[in-house]
Amino acid sequence: MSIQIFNTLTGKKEEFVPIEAGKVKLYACGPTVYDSSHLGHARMAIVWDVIQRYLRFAGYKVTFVRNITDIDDKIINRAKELNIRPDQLARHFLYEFWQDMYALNVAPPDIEPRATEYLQQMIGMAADLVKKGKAYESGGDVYFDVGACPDYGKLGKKNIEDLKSGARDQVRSQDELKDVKRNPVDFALWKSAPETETGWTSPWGFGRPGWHLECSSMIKSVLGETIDIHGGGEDLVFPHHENEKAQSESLHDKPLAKYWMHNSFVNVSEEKMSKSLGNFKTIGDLLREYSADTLRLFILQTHYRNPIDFSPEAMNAAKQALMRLVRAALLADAEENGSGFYPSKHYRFDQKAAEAYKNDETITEFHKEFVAAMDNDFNTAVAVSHLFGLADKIAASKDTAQRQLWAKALKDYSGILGFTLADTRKVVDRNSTEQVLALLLQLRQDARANKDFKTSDLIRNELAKAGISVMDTAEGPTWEKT
RNA sequence: GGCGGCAUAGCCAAGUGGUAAGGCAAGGGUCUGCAAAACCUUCACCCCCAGUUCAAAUCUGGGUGCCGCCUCCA
Repeated sequence: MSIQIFNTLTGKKEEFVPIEAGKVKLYACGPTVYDSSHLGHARMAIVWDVIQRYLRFAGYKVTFVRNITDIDDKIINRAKELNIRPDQLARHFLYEFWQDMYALNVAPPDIEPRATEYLQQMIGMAADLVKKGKAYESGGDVYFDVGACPDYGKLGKKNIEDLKSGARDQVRSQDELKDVKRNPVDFALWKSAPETETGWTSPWGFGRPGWHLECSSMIKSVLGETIDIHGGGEDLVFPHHENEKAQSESLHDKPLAKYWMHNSFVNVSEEKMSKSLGNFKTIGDLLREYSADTLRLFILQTHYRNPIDFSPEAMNAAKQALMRLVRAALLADAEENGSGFYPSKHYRFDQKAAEAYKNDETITEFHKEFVAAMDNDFNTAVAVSHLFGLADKIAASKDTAQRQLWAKALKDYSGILGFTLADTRKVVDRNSTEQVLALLLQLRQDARANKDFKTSDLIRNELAKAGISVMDTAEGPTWEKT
């Protein structure tokens, strides 16, 4: 059985057949770095992380590209508000994004191009489109001529006539562009800008590229004219991906991507979580309350094409559930327990483990179910349910060697979904540490008051061994790390 | 207004024709100085109506409710 992928373009599940046997070119739209990332971005990142991990597990040589939009109006406007340069703002939030991804155990993409690195390619592409008669220059701007693209609207299932008349809210802003655009739905490949702003020189004067152009250019430069899978959040279907597709395909006369995949959103109180609604929690906020594995379980328990409603109750349910997996995996490998993150470690099994798994009936059965679930359009919800099934078997088994093997399998297969199953139960925060030490110092004071110096010295000496130095000061006892 | 999606136990959530995965919570039990944890166990006929079929949560039609996209957005 091969991998089935739901293709947004056709609206159906299709058998995945890569363009070149054994290889997958995968491109996912990454963030615009103008603000902190929230749970919705975490979902996008985790979903694509799992897809690329699974494709590697399935034996494909994957080239996973995720771009960074580090120049656009949002960045420029925000930078203006903060009175810093746009590139400073972008760098700040890019660093933060990387930190978030690392903390979430999201494996880095193979290639991570940034828009600002591909200006010449974008300009070149816009020029080529003009040359080919698919785009036109108008007052320093360059617009893509949607009328010259018969397929336009296919991906987003839009009808050009509807777009012209239906987009009521859009009409006002279109008024001012009436004289420059031939057709209201034409979109900018290049926008002129005052030379005092961030921009680049082009054949049409000083300005900036249109947003959609960057992905088209980077895909072409990094992966080629046609890729296997192109994805992103479902809000990107239209217009972003529609426009990318129109540009690239008009220029190359071949499909931009064979499969289009889109993940659904995270809602809060049944409303989309988004920066513009301001109802979001940042990834940093969430990671202070929940582990990366908990967040990942919360996300992967729902199929990627269905919306998730965020709630503290659901998060806590995931937290409790995760502990069952963590406990079951404890036997796997003592040295790994509690060692924190080890990002990207589980791309693939080592061959020795894979051989051992093949000889075990339970794991073979589990493997079949797990793979069947993942092959079915990356149904992580079902895959996860099989992890729980294996965890139950581990708990019920009396045979230690068997339990260890199963536990290792549990950890390895969980790794395909990006779980670390690190045991964080004994990771104590600073607040707890201080309370515990305060208690010990109190017990020591009580002992000293009773002239029980044996006990008081025991406490101080043992704490010293643990790297805590106790000092008696005029204000009472205190401690510091040695 | 146009387009698309969803509606499954107290909650979250799989399941696209053969008779309801999984998780949380809750009840019962084992263990236990107390408490907690752990482990075992119990718990649904799938929004409404009509139809197709030997057989439907799953297909068709209608209804109701909710959500998303059409403008920046993962």
